[in-house]
Order: sequence, then structure tokens, then C-alpha cells
Amino acid sequence: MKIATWNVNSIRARLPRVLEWLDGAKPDIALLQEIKTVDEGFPRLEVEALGYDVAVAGQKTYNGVAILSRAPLEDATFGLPGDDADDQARYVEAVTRLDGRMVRIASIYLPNGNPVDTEKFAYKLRWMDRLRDHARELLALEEPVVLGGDYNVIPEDGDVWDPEGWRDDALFRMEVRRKFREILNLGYVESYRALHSELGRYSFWDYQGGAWQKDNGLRIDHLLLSPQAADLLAACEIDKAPRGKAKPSDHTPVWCELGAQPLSRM
DNA sequence: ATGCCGGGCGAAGCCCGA
Repeated sequence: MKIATWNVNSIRARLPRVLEWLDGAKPDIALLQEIKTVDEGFPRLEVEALGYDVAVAGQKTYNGVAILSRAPLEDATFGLPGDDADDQARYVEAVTRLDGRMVRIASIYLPNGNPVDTEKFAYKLRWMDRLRDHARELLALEEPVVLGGDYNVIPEDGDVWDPEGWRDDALFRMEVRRKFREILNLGYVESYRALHSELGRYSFWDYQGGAWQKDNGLRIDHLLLSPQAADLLAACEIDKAPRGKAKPSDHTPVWCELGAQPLSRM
């Protein structure tokens, strides 16, 4: 079963691209970020017509995340625990089924954090602490958990086209990478790097400066798996095709395949 | 040092993203 994540940069501006991608890639679960609309503005009917149940955490103009699932979504929760005053729509979590097995999934839009000498960076660091704490609580459930989305974190030098030029950016600062590692060190597996050693594979290319044509990209969209989910991991790939189409998002989808049984038993 | 491009908002030009 296929679980994909994609920062679409406005679901309404991107609707034709998203529908053709769903129709062709056929993910069983799709995690969307930066939908940039309130719940009522989400094109629910068009997405449901393709066979998906929908959970939306929307917001006017900025942010906004959603989960699409072929199996019904249950127990949806909106917002990341740990700060009742945080009103930015960056987290939605729900439970569904894959091959009849329960799986908990979250769509995450982690704050960008630039510029680093502002409150935006402090907010990013606090948000990552909250995500780590919640990720730890989810581990205690001993369920398959998939935490997917736009993390706005470049994990390593090989995940950015110009590491030296990006050293002080909020996506690559060492304290941000350390907090990302803290989540992995709880026991989560970063799907792409678990299966691919090659460097220079990206999920984002800036609209500006011909970044796509020059392959000046970043790998910042990630699928993190709890041990119970990681045992099922069979594949993980970056689908570059949507980034090359007309009127694209600046991100492209990343997906993973979870098998029906642990690979060790196959 | 700043804009580059593109979306939202709203009807021009600014805010924001990564």
C-alpha cells in the first residue's frame, strides 16, 4: 500500500495537477500540505469522486494540511499538542486501515523558520520540540505510525545542492538538524534514506533562478515510520514528474510502499 | 544587499515561502 506526501502550494491553484497525480499514482493515502484554504474551500467533492475520504485542517491564506485515504479516516485530530495558543494549521492526524491493518498517519507542515534571528526561528524550534514529544507518545502505542510531510529540514549535506551556501539557513542550521535527529533517535525511520544511499536527490526546487532546470534542489519532504511501520517498508521514491509539469508546485511528491507483512517473514 | 517566481488577497502592491 502506497503512502505519499506532497506540499501542493495551494490546493485550489493546484487542483488539476493534484487530481491527475491521484489518478495516475494512485496512492492509498495522500498527505497534503500548504493547501492555503479554509476547510470550506477544500475541493472535497472532486477528491471524494476519486475514492478518497478526506480530513482537512484548513486556514485562510497560509498553511493548511489534509489527509486523503481510500479507507475511511477515523478519530481525526487537528493541531499538534503542546501549545493551545498556536493557531497555525500545520498538523492533522487520523487512523485508517492498510491491508486491513490499523495505521495512524499525520500530515505535517513544519514551520520554515527563516529568518533565523527572528521569532519565526524560535517558533520552529518550539514546534519541533512539541513534535518530538508527541512522536514519543505515539511510539508508546506500539502501532504502525507514519509521520509524513514538509519538514522544512535538510537532514544532511547530501540533501542540498549547495551545503556551504545553506549552512546558516533555518532549514539546515545544526540545531534544527539535531532536533530532527532527536525524533529519529526515538526510533523513527526516515523512509527515503533508509532505502537509498545516493546523494543529491531532492523533493523541492525553488521557482526562482532556474532551480529546477539546474537541479538546485533540497530534500525536505519526509516520511517517518514507527518501528511497526518500518518493519513493513518495501519501497520509497521521489516522484519528480509533477515538478516538471505546467503550473507546478515547487515541491514534488515522495511516497513509500508498506507491505502487508514484515519483509523478514517473506 | 536585493530580487528573481508564484500564490493569496483583492483589485495594486504587499506578504510570504524556502
